[in-house]
Amino acid sequence: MNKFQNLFDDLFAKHGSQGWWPVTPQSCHNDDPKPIYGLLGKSEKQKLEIIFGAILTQNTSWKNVEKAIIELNKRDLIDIEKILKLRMDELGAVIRSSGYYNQKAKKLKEICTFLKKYPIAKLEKMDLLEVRKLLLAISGIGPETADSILLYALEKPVFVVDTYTRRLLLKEGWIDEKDSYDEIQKLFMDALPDDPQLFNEFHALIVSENKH
DNA sequence: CGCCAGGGCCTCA
DNA sequence: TGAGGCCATGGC
Repeated sequence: MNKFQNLFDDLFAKHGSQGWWPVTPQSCHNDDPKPIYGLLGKSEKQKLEIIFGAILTQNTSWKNVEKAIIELNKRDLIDIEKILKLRMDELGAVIRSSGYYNQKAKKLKEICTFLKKYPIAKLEKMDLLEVRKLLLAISGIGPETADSILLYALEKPVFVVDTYTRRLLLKEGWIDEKDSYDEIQKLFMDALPDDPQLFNEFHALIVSENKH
């Protein structure tokens, strides 16, 4: 039992199962009537909503992102073609609450263009590192956003490192300020089995821990 | 009122 | 490659 396993067990005992990524009830209407949380049985639309959410939550509180996602759902815009057809200023207005809306409107269009070429179903069958490289080549998608998409939408076994992860490991004294994203990610992935469900819960628990 | 959220890009050494 | 500026809303 290593210290990362112990950390997970402690957080799990404290906060319980988190069932991430949070998906809005609206996105469940189209393909599946029941609300679904956690790893299994997500619809295409829910996966797309997760991808949009991963971009919208960049340096932004989830509360503000949730409003934007609800607005997108109201207008039936969890849809690749509709996003691409929408004018930039219109899309910006819809996602306004998530902040940086001009940049994020552009990013949503970028990812939709990408998903036309590489549909989600196709990405799911591809190699993890291959997809990661493709995502990182998209302007507006950095390591955390790419890994969030890989883990929560595509269900690939990667560990997501965010500011909360850094803060917690810094507090534990396991990392240094200067340690890179990839170095921190490697610590987790070397210490833990390649289990998407475990990485999913672990990251969600770290966020929960930091909010309390 | 100021601070800062589940980042990432660009610029300039 | 690394530090600093920039993007922007809403909750507290």
